[in-house]
Amino acid sequence: MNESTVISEEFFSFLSGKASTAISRRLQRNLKEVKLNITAEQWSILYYLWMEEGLTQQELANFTFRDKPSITRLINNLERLGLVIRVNDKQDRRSNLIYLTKDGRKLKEAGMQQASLTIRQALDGVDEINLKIAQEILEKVFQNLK
Amino acid sequence: MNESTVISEEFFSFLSGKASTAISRRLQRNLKEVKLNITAEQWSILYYLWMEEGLTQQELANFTFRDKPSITRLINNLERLGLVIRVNDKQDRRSNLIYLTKDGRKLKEAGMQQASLTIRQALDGVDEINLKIAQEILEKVFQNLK
DNA sequence: AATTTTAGGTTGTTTATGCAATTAAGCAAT
DNA sequence: ATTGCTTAATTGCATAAACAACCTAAAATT
Repeated sequence: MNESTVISEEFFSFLSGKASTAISRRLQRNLKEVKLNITAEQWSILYYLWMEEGLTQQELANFTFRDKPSITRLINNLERLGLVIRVNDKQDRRSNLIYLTKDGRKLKEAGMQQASLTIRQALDGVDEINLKIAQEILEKVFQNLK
Repeated sequence: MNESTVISEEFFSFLSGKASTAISRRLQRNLKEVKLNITAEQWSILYYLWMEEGLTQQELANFTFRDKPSITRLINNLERLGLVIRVNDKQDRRSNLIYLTKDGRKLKEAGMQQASLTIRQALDGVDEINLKIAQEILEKVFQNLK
């Protein structure tokens, strides 16, 4: 990119995260449609726990690109909903290991189904090659700024 | 995209808006560096007002992809900061026309400078053609979901 | 062993978001 | 003119974000 970068309309939507907020709104709507009353953010935590339980809050923070306070509060809410529990790590007493409850595990199937529905809706008519390019650009941008 | 879409790690970062949140965090930081104490979201409102004053809140909502309540509150905060004022539209008394104050106008140069700095940092080493592709994909996703 | 540094979490504060419901003004069409 | 529909903005409520300051436990230094 050259020196005199101008802020174009297109770039603005890039900056504003227009697409990703549209995706998470749609995810939220799709979850609601099957009576899953969790937020898209809560979904993103559960997603990692559905793949592997016993993650620490720090690990969840790294996976989801959030800071620690955000995770603390997301876990608070999920715990209040009875979907996860904190278990104090015997090895490292600073850490909490996060486990799903029975109820939390029950949401997996519907939760994943609605997520992949969302993806299909989002990517309808999108060329795979170009999608790959887009993902690489986004990753590059992230690496540039992190 | 085929039927059995799987949620990959890469897609997750796409969904999470990893890149765009990184951009707005960096913008915020860059603004702070030159003592501009406004948020990235406030910047995005000012950006449109720097280009054209007298926009309605609804127009700002459309430009920035936010809902009306969000704009109401952003304008509240900007008004409290003394950067904009609401002027009731004589033609259509339902509307507020948003104008910059002297102070609001003064921020334009530094605000735009820091934004284009942010863009340069974000897009360092990014190929223009691929960037174009990425923007088109994001636009397509947005259109699919809106 | 004592001290410093680092790492995992929490709390406080401010700001922002989404959704639903409400108010008030404009528009349409009888 | 009255009724009904639409549009602009606001308010209430719940959730989430960033950043700074803090606490405690672990790890590293001396």
